[in-house]
Amino acid sequence: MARKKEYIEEEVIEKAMELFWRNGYEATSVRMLEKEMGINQFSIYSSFGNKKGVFIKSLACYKGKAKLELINKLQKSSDGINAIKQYFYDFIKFSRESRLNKGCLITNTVNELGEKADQEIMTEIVNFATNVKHLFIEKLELNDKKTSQVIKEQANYLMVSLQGLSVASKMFDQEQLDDFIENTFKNL
Amino acid sequence: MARKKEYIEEEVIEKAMELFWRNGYEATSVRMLEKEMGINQFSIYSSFGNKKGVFIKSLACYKGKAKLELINKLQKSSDGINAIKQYFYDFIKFSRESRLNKGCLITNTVNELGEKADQEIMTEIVNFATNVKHLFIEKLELNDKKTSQVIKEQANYLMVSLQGLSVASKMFDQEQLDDFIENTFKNL
DNA sequence: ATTAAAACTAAGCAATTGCTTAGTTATTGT
DNA sequence: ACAATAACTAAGCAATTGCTTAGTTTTAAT
Repeated sequence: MARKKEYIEEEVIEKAMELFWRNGYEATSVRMLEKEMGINQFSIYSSFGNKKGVFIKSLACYKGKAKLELINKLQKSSDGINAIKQYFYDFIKFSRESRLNKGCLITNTVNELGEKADQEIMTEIVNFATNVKHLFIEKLELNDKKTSQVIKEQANYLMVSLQGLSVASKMFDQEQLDDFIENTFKNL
Repeated sequence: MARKKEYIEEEVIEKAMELFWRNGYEATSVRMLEKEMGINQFSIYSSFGNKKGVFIKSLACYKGKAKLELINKLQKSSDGINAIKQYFYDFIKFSRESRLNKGCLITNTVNELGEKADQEIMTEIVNFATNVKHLFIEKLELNDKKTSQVIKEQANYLMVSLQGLSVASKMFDQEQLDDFIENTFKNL
């Protein structure tokens, strides 16, 4: 005894996610979301509560997309460090839109909101970062010569490096990014 | 035959710079600037034209501060790569406010505005980045075993790494940052 | 067919945005 | 002392922000 939704939440969230990815959280207005998602503000608020709600779902959507296009490949690989290196190269393609890159939505959000980020948002971010780090550790462990201490250090190294790649891809050209990746993996 | 300004432009710009550094460009409103700079909006607009004008001057102020507290030390050093490594550690202190870090204002701005950044702002950013890179090259050249090709590659590597440090310092703890820096300079 | 519930449209809310302007006060050369 | 100029105060501008609400339309169980 009720009307059906004329949109699929997962579908409109993907549009929202793209917008947040391109513009950041604050610079994306509810009017912009309305246009991009193709639904009225009422529907946005009724489905997701508020702007933060849309963003939280967008982060989940981003995770899903990253998993499909990026993380699953790394997870399946048994190529150790080379697989992580390939992940770095894949990330650049993943985040590319036309000539420049949008970076990583998670990194963008950390950089924009920093410590004043909402608790819910911060939880999502830390959760995502932890997953990637554990995956790096898993691949580093394929080299049985490394102690757990070295693996921990290298995982931290790789996590920060990846964030550098995210920001740098917004202003550096492919050659500079290649130089970075090649040097990053020189003696791991 | 005219009244004197009741503020010194360099002084109020430093306050503005701190605010932009903490909050980013968009999230800093003219009302916030008014309060922090301690002058009326009229004075802001009469001295700096518009919000972008305040920001441009803030970027210049940031450069000056970075030069004094960070870059001059590196410039004076003849310790080659170790001097650059020290620069990385110095940067963390430089950008620290209370427990967490504000990152680098230049990196923050690239990450926030990306390709849609105003031309004037972009010029300032590229100019600053170029200076730092040339300084890295200068220090790398102190090791006469390196070819110019290797130096170029390592300079690109260091530039991206530094941006990683800027973002990561906003959410990672000191131990993780130390792991990053130590591993970064293992490759050089 | 009636009715209740949910999803829609679109107008409107107070607050905030970057910026301007009208009017007052202080400083200086004459 | 006076007039000219610039810096001040504070009110106000249209546009935009996140969000709500009043009223209409669609759906489905009775």
